Amino acid sequence: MPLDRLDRKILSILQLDAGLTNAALAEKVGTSPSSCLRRVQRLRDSGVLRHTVALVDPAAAGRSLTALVEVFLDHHGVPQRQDFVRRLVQEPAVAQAWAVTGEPDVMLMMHLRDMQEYQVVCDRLFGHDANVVRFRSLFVMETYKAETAVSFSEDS
Amino acid sequence: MPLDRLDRKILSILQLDAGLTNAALAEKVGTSPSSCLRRVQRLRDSGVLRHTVALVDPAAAGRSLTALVEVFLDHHGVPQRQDFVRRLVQEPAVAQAWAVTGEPDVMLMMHLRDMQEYQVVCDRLFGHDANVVRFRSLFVMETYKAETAVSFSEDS
DNA sequence: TATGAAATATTTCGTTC
DNA sequence: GAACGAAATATTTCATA
Repeated sequence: MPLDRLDRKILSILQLDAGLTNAALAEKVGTSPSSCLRRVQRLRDSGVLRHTVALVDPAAAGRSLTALVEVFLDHHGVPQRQDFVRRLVQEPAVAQAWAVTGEPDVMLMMHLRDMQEYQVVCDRLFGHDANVVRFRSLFVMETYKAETAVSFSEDS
Repeated sequence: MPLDRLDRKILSILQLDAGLTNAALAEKVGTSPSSCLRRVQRLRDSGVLRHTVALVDPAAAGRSLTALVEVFLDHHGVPQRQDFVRRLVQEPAVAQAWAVTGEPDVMLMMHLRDMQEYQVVCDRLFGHDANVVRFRSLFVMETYKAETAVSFSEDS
C-alpha cells in the first residue's frame, strides 16, 4: 500500500503525539476531519500504524541504570539459541534485544534498578548457559536521543 | 512522588496500550473513571507519564535496515563532543544514541532504507569529524524484543 | 485529601450529500 | 471532502468519607 504525502505527515505527527484529537490532527496536516479519520483508520487496518503506547520515564520506575550488553555465543545454530532467546524475552529488565552481524552475536538493552540487579539479571540470563561464551556491558552515562519515531524524511 | 499499587498498574497498562478509554482503564485497574482520570493526569503533570506515541513499523516506512553503531572518539572532553552530538540529534536516521562507558564512547541505533543510505549517513556523521577515530557497525538480523515499556515488577 | 456518582462538554464516527 | 447527528468518551462538579 503506497503512502502519499498526507499519510506520511499523519504518521510523523502521530509518532510524536498520539494524544491529539482527530480534529486537531486534521488541521495540522491540512485536511478535513472526516478524511483524516478515514486515513488513520486505513493506516491502522493495513498495519502501518501499530498500537499506541505511553512512554514512562525509566527513572520514575526506579530503573535509572541502563546497560547495553553484547553477548558472544558458542554455537550459532538455531536450536542452541532458542532457550537463550526465550529467557531474554521473558526477562522484565530486558527492553530490547537483537541478533546482530559482527563480533557479538546478540545485543541487548536493559533497564535496571542498580548494580545489584544487574548482577542478578546477568547471572540469570548468562550464568547457567554453556552456550554463552562471554558478555560485555556498556553502561549508559547520558542519553542523547531516544526516539521511537521512524523518520519519513527523504533526505538521506 | 511515591507511586502506589494503582499508579503502577495504570502505568503498566498504559505503556502497553494507551489507546484504551479511560472507562476501560478504570475497570481494568479496579477503580472509578473519575478517580482513574485524576491519577493519569497527576502522573502526566508530575512527568512520570511522558507523551503517548503511535508506533510505526519501520519496514512500512521503508527503513527495514537497522544498524547499531559503536563510535570511538579521540578527545573525550565535552567541547569536542558537542558538534558530534548535535549532528546525531539532527540526523533523521538515528533513532537512539547514548554516551557509554567501556571501549566505544558512543553507541547509536539507526533505521535505514538500504546500504547506500547507511554509507551516506555514516559519511555525514563521521566522515568530516577529526574527533571520530573509528566506528564499528552491527547490523540487526532479527529483533527478539522491542519493548518501549519499563517494567514495574519487583522480582529482580 | 481522595473518592465515586452524576452532570456536562467534547470527540468520535457512521451516514448523507 | 463537507455537514450533520447519534453514540461514545473525557472532564468537571459536587457530595461524601
